[in-house]
Amino acid sequence: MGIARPQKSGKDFGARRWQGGGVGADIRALRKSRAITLGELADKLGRSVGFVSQIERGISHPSIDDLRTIAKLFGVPLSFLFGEHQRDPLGSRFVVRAGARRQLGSTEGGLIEELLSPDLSGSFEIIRSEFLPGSALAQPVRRNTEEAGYVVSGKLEIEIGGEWHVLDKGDSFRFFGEPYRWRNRGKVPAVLIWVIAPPTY
Amino acid sequence: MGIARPQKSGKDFGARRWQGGGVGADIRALRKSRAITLGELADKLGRSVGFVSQIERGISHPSIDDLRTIAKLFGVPLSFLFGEHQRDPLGSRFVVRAGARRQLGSTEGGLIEELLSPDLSGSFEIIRSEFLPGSALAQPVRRNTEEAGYVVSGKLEIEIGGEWHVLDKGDSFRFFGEPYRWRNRGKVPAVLIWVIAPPTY
DNA sequence: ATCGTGAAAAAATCGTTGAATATTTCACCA
DNA sequence: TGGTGAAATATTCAACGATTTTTTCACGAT
Repeated sequence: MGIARPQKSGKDFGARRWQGGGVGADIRALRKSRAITLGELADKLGRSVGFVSQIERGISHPSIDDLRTIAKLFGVPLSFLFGEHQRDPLGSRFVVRAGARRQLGSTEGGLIEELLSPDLSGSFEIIRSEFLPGSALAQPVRRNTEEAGYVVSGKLEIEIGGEWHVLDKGDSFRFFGEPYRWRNRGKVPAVLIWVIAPPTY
Repeated sequence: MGIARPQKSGKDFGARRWQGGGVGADIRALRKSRAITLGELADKLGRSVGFVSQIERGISHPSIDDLRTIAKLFGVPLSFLFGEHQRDPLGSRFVVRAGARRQLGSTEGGLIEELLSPDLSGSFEIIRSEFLPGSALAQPVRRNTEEAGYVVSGKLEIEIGGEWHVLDKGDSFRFFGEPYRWRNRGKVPAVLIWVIAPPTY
């Protein structure tokens, strides 16, 4: 065996490197993260499987309407599918500048989520979450994932597996598939770095 | 299929929950991360396989000398294998307080690494790295891992796959198995949250 | 032309099965 | 008690066929 445990099939690494900055790769990542097939996606889009395959590989190009449907389907802002990508002409495929992050969910609920990696590929998801003052996640949610977080600034209360904790700057956590919820009762936003594996988006 | 993609065998989740706060689990995690077997570890220790198995499960207890050997073998400070664990009597198994992190590597080289998760288990490693002013990693290193980082404070220069970048507060990066190195030419320490999958420790 | 389809070809995934390895259990020794 | 060694158990891994998924591409419609 080589170094450390292999990722999956071993050739995953190279396979990640995509052509240019197509939306295709993003769509594929989103689709994979929900574990749905080309066929299913094609159905929802009312398009053929072959065509969707081509879209994901950047050979064919989806209509704006298709993009809209896709964005809605996966719950990401339409802007996410758009150029945010390589907009920085000097941009490297490795780094994401503080001002150039792609937003993930919707802003409502007082939670702002931004992607810290250049794209959606990879075995985990690293996100910058900003919890606005007064915001809260009312009902606990449970995902079948491993999640970890680090408080960059502010203060956040979080309930994990039934235990409430008040996290201050510098505190961190990690849990496996426990139900959790949070609230920010402070006066300032709480900023967390949140890591989720495998990715959910 | 349940929610999202399963981790690996599916029962990984529960299997993580260990008894008390034994060093055993840590030793096992360290050993697994290097992909060596009980037999190999037993050899280095001059102990039997059965015994080492028992140590890892908290049934038998290693001597101080054994611990020393193990720590050296895995390149972690001896303190790591000691109590740092559940020292906080109120401590949850989910959260790690800013002041109660376990140190990882050695401090030399101007790099301070601290574990942000409660233990070494899981499919990724989340670390707080502090790069002291003037410190640098002279030679690029390459690991067969997926790595991502976020600059919490300070400024860090990092070379990834041959490209140098100056990262400021809020900048982030992600790469797959590229060779990298770094240097902090600033006057203040650079603090990064660094995520590595799979874990290397 | 360009956009998109449909179906054949290719590839990746999944469920077994069996051999080889790794780990746990436990009776017993120092 | 601390530890061994070997039998019992569990896990890993490769090989294989059967599906399922994805890609390719010739062709029809606009």
